[in-house]
Amino acid sequence: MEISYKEKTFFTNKDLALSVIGGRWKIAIIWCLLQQSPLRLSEIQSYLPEVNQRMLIRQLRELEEDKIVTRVVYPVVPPKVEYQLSEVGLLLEPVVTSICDWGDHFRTFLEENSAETSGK
Amino acid sequence: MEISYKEKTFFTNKDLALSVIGGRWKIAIIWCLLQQSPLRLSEIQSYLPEVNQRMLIRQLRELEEDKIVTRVVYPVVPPKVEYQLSEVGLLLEPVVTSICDWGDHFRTFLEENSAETSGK
DNA sequence: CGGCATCCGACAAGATACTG
DNA sequence: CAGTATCTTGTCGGATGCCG
Repeated sequence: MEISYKEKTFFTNKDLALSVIGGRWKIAIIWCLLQQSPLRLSEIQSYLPEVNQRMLIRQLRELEEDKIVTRVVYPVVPPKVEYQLSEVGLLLEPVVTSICDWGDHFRTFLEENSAETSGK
Repeated sequence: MEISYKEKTFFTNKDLALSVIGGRWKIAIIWCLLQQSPLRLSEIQSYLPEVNQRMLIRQLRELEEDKIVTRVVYPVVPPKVEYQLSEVGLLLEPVVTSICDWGDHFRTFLEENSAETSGK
């Protein structure tokens, strides 16, 4: 069994943060919910077609347990469930933004590199 | 065989970024190299005792391939190898910082929550 | 529609022993 | 010290079927 952060008081901030958002698809999910909110499961799926449903649900559950994401179930037929970021979850916006910004830098870096290589 | 980002031109910035720094221990490694640079393998290990050596080496290799980290080998006995962040790698500082900052927020959030729970 | 359960193959990760 | 080889364990992902 895994030891949750609740038992680990000696975590550094980065360890604590990574234990929560370090999951394979979590940043991507949070990114979606920053783009648009609330979102239904099927909508998240269309944002992230590369993630299979089982994984998506798992990661959503974990985010929900950690109170990053809130899940609202409407008792209707057919079922309707909406996901959105909690208050702490919304505070992740700078994280996602900085990652996207860096992605931009990195893309530029790659292009410069390939230009050098092809221009020899 | 895995398709590298080099063949994928349709990536969004976030996908590109995550494909590079999304590895399980990569943020942690980059964090180390931001604390102190250069670092030897054994030093990184002491920073990150929870990561086993094989994984550490793998992730370092991947970061090296993506030109995030540079690896310098000194031809001496006993062997000496130093790792440090490249220029693009150093640009990841805001990412790591924002993650740590959020970790701080989240810790506060947890403490407030447990205070509520225990104080009922 | 949202979600869980199951089976199954592929591969990532962990522990440990070993080499130059 | 840095890194490899090997074996075991665990996680991921697809497919499929079932339920409210």
